[in-house]
Amino acid sequence: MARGYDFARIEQKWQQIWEAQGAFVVTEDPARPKYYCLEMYPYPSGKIHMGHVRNYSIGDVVARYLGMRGYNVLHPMGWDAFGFPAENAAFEHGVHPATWTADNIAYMKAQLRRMGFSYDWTREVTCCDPSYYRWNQWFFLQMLERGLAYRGRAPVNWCERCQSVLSNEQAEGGVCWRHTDTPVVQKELEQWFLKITAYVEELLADIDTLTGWPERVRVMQRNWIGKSVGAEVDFPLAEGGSLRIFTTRPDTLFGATFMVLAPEHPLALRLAAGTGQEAAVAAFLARMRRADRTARTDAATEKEGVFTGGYALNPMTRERIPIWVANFVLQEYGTGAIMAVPAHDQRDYDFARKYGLPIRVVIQPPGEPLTAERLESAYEGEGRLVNSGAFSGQDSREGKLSICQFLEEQGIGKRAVNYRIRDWLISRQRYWGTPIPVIYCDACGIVPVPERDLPVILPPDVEITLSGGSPLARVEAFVHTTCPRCRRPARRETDTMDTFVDSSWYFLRFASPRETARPLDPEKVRYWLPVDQYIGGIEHAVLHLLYARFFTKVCRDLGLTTIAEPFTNLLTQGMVCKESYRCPEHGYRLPGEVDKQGRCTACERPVEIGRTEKMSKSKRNVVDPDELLERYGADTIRLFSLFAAPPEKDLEWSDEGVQGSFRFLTRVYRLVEEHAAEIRAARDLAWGEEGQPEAVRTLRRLTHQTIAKVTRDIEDAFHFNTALAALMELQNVLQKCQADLPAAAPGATGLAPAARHRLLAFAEGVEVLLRLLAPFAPHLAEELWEMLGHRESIFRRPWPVADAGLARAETVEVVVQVNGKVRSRQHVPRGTAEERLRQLALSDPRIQPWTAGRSLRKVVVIPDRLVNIVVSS
RNA sequence: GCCGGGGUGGUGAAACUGGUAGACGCACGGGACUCAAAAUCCCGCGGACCUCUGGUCCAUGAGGGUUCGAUUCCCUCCCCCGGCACCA
Repeated sequence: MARGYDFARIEQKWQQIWEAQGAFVVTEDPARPKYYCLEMYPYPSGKIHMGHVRNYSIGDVVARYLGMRGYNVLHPMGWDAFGFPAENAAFEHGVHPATWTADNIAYMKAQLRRMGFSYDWTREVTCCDPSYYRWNQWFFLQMLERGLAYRGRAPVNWCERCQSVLSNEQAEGGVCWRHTDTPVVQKELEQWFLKITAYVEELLADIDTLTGWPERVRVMQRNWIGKSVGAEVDFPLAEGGSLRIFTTRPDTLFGATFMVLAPEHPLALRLAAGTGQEAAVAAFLARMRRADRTARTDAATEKEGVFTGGYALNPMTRERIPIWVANFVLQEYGTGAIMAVPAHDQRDYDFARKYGLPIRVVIQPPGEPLTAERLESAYEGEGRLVNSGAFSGQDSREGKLSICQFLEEQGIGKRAVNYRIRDWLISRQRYWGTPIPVIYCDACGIVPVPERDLPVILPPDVEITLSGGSPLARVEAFVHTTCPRCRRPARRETDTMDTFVDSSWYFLRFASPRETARPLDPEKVRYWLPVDQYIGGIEHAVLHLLYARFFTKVCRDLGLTTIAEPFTNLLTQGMVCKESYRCPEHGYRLPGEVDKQGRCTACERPVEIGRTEKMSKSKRNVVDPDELLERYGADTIRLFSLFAAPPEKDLEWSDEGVQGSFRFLTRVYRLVEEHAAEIRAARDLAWGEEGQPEAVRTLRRLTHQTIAKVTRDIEDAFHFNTALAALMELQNVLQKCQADLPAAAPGATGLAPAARHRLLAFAEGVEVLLRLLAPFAPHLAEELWEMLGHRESIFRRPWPVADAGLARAETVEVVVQVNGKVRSRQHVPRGTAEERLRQLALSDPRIQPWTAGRSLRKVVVIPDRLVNIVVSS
């Protein structure tokens, strides 16, 4: 194709030029403001998917736009290259995880290049490379030294499919995050933990400073940390000793009429001894042990329990209160025991009603007094303390404080805080990860690998079985080593680290990716960090983002950096969705397997069209970027993924919509190609002193309004969809204007002023269109820019600035309303005085019928906008 | 249950600090070009109604309220999506 929009040739050409020029390679430049634009790096699963395309297209517009605005833009890319799928591939296809990963990276990198993303590839980071993961080991050793990494025995979440431990985050909802059909089971193991709880208060408090983050992400992090403020109180046991509980409502202490233990609580069976309840309790505990844990702790599960036979004393009333054991109390939260206040806690209320336990009202809300008999549900709000001895009459908020103070004075309790978040369990019984740099010596115990011996290299020769624990444990040459302290034979740790360790600091590594003496160069990090704009999926709202915040704070405390938070602004882009087709006989069908009447091509039954959901292989509703690249080119795909929806919303994929984007780019191409000669010639012309015709002023107004609109849309909230709509409008108008251009390609002279002005305005409009389009469709913009005779890249040209004078409308349409309904419109000069507008409106013949015979009550005038005439009805 | 975000044409979506609801795109209908098709270009496109070069009424989940004027602000309710949830 000699003429026309040959996207394949154009895109390849400019990708090569950018590469050869090192167009996106950056270094620190104190003279320019910096901007760090980062998209979440991908797991090299094999091919990029539309989610990546959308994520990286958004990031690329941001990076290219800010580059044109004069910022020194860091826009790096890397690979989250450790992880389970590589082992799975090794098991299924016999290919080594390293080979599989490297092949995938090579393929996906080629895809990213073909999309034309403006990455500084000299900074590429690959997590499975020893030059990267050695620093994971280094960080681990630093944390070990400071007590932030520790070995503990703990009940762990275990996935039978993975044959590995999962973090709490990865076991959300009681199923494996990777195998959502596989229930997580509990096991007790010795594991390595990172002490994220040491930073919990700061992680919580600093959420308030993250004003550039979406509210929902901040809420999710707060919920995840789950801070509760209250008190720990020791209840004396009737038989001697005491039982400690945690409560957030110390103000209701006088209302505690019984206590409840978790089934795992060490006292549960002991209290029952010799009370006659022993057999009942033992049976109950056995049943709880057998029950599926996630089902047992589900809020929907019926509360049930059994009396232990033991009693405690309410420390305030000295009353004897029974101690029960029940399914709804969790051993791992608080102290594993609660005081039950049925009048003011719904769970306790339900339990008390079921087992006939006493209820005592101790908080009185304003209005009708509550009584235990009439209570139909727990009153959980604030109020005035009653039946509370010396504390009666206090407001419950005040009561909390004064009762805590009393408990502390008496030495029977203290203020306490509890968190839902647990320390981060990082041990994984897997091969393809960072070896934990620790040695076990019979004489010296746990010995850290000395820093000079890093990295502990992952041995290449290993048998991947996907079961039977850590693969490294079967690699004799790896396991057997000598103790760094006593030089006697010792064994290496054979677990590897959770891959979330890799992603917890990769954004710091990009500032100095080839640093060999340290994980990062503090000077370079000081220049580039924090990340100004981070872009990625909402699925990382808790896991990755919380760990990254934690690592950032640890780095600061290690003296490596000065920042408290890594990501100033966060954009969580929506999912890419598409409808699916399901045949009752053949399951999910590809679009090609459904005929025009909506029937399955295999059995002719009608298919059910599923609601649009996230693209997934199982739903068979994925769209392959490679195919689209082949058919339409990168610019079209980028454009559609930016135009179809604002970035934070889900995007519904539409093949017809993609064609629409392609049509637009084709029209832009033709518009420029057909008039390139005239536009080049216009460069030698000047506007001159003559007045410009109305049509010229109108076009220029739109051109400059479009600059303002596109700039505002990008700056305000990355509203690329409306920015592109404005560019389409400008294109539509320019296309109409081409008919009015001077006939033949003109020489620099000899054009009448009006013709000259039309040409100049057209040239101005086209060049602005290209420059505004450049961040979205970079290849096309570069090509057409060059066609217009420019020698330098369009990205070297600063972002256009709107001329406010030209953008301002000369006349405005003023709406005339009667009682709020539009009855007429008038075109008047901008800035027409209020009084004049009022007169024009009242004398408008079109409004006469609406006002005739009615009395004028009021006239509201909004200059340059509307006049509302209010008449009696 | 609590928290966050939503509900606008056939459809994806627009609407600045309350001021012309539906920009832009898709689909669809009609036309031009063509032997024909594709591509391209032009026109139309929320609904109902009327005395139809124009005009009226209705319409932003439902119902109230504030206002000269409400998609926008307030109250009540319904529905959808996401997160958290026997966390004491």
